[in-house]
Amino acid sequence: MPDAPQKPRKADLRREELRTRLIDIAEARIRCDGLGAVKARELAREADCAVGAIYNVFSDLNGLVMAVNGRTFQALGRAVAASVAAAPPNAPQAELITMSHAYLRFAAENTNLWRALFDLEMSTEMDVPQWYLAELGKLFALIAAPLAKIFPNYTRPELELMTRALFSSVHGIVLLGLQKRISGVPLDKIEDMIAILLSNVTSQP
Amino acid sequence: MPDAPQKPRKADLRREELRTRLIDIAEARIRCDGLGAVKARELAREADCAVGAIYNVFSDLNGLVMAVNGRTFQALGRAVAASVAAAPPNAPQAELITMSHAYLRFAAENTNLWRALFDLEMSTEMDVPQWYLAELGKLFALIAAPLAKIFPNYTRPELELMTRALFSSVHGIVLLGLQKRISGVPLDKIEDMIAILLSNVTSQP
DNA sequence: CGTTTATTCTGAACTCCGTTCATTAAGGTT
DNA sequence: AACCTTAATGAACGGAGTTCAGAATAAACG
Repeated sequence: MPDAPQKPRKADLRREELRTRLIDIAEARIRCDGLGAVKARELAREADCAVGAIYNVFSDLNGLVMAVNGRTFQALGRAVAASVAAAPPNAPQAELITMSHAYLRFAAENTNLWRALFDLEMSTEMDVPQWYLAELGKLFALIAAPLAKIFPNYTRPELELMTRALFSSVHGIVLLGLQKRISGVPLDKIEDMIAILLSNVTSQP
Repeated sequence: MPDAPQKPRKADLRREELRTRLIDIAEARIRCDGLGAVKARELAREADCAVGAIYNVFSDLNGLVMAVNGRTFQALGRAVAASVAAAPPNAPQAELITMSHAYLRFAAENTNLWRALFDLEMSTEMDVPQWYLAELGKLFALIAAPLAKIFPNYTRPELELMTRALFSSVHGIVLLGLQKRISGVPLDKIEDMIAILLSNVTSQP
C-alpha cells in the first residue's frame, strides 16, 4: 500500500478553499479600510461561513492578517526587484534610487496593506515568522549588491551595516512622508528626499 | 464689576487635579506596559474616581494618551537639545551624530512612551494637534542649524528637504533597530548605523 | 442658615469585539 | 445501513470603550 497518508479529501479541499477565500476578503478589507476593518463577524458574513469556522483555519485573526502580510511582502519584493531588473547595469547609485522609489511607489499605492506589514508585528511581540525574515533578506540582498560596487573597500560587516542603515532610512522617509499627506509632503518631494539622501551617501569624497 | 468671569472655584481645581493625576497614571502605565495598558476601568480604579469622570476631563482615552504624548514629546526635545548644548561648536557633523544618538538613547530608554508618540497618530487619522507640529519644528530647527554649516550652498528648500530626510532616516533606523531586539540589532550597532549614514551624507566629494 | 437651583460625579448599562465550546451536521469506514 | 470520527455552527462569554439617568455635591439666593 504505497501513498499511505491519503485520507483527507473533501474536508481539506473545503478548508483550503475557505482559507484563500478568507485571505482574499481580509486583503480587500485591509486595502480599503485598514487593519481595523478586519472583524470576525463581518468576515464570516462575507465569506458565508460561521464565525467559528475562521478559527478552524487560522489560530486567530492575527494569523489571518499574517497570511495577508505574506502576500503583501511578496508583492513588495516583486515590485522592488522588477524595478531594478529593468534598469541599466553598472549604475549602482541609480539602482539604489530606483529601488527606493519602487518601494515608495508600492507603499503609496498600497498604503494600508503596507502599513499592516509593520503594524501587526509591533503590537503582538511574538516571534517573527521565518518567511518574514526570508523576504526581508531578499530585499537586503537587492540593496547590498549595488552597495558592494559603490564601496568595494567595505568589509562584510560594514556592508551589512550600511545595507540595514539605508533600508531603514528609506523606510523612515517613506513612513513619515506618507503619514498625513495633509500638511505633509507630496509624493515627488518624498522622491526628492530619497534621491538627495542616497546621492549624498553614495558619493564618496 | 471688573474681573467678571471669576466663577469657577472648587470644581475647576478638582478637575485640574484629576487631569494631572490621570496623565501621571497613564504615563506610568504606558511606560511599563505600552499603549494597550491604558484601560478606562483600571485608570479609574487607580485614580480613585468613576470611569465616567475620565470623560469629564478628556474627550476619550485617545485624548488622555495625547496628553501623555505631549509630555513625552517635550522630554524628547529637551533630551536632544541638551545633548547638542554640551557639544563643542563648529563641528556640525559631530553635532548631528550626537543629536541622533540622543534620539536613539531616548527611544531606547522610553521605548513604550516613544512608540505611543507615533502609534496613536496613525491609528486615528485625525488632524495633528498644533503642539505636535510645533515640537517637530523645534527638532527640525536643531537639525537644520548644523546642516546649514555643512552645506552652505544649499537653498532654503533644499535644506528643508535634507532636514526632513535626515530626521526621517534616523527615525527609521531607530524604529527598525529597536523593534525585536531578539535576532535584531544591539544598541551600539544602531549607533554605528546612524554614524556611518551621517558621516557619509555629510562628507561632500 | 435653609432652600433652591445648577453643576458635577457616579457606575450600571449599552454596544461592539475576539474567542470559545457544547451541540449539531457531515464525512468516511466497515 | 449503521457506526464512529471529524468538522461546522452560532449562542454565549469575557472584556473593552463609551454613555447617561439619577444621586450627590457645590453655588446662589432669600
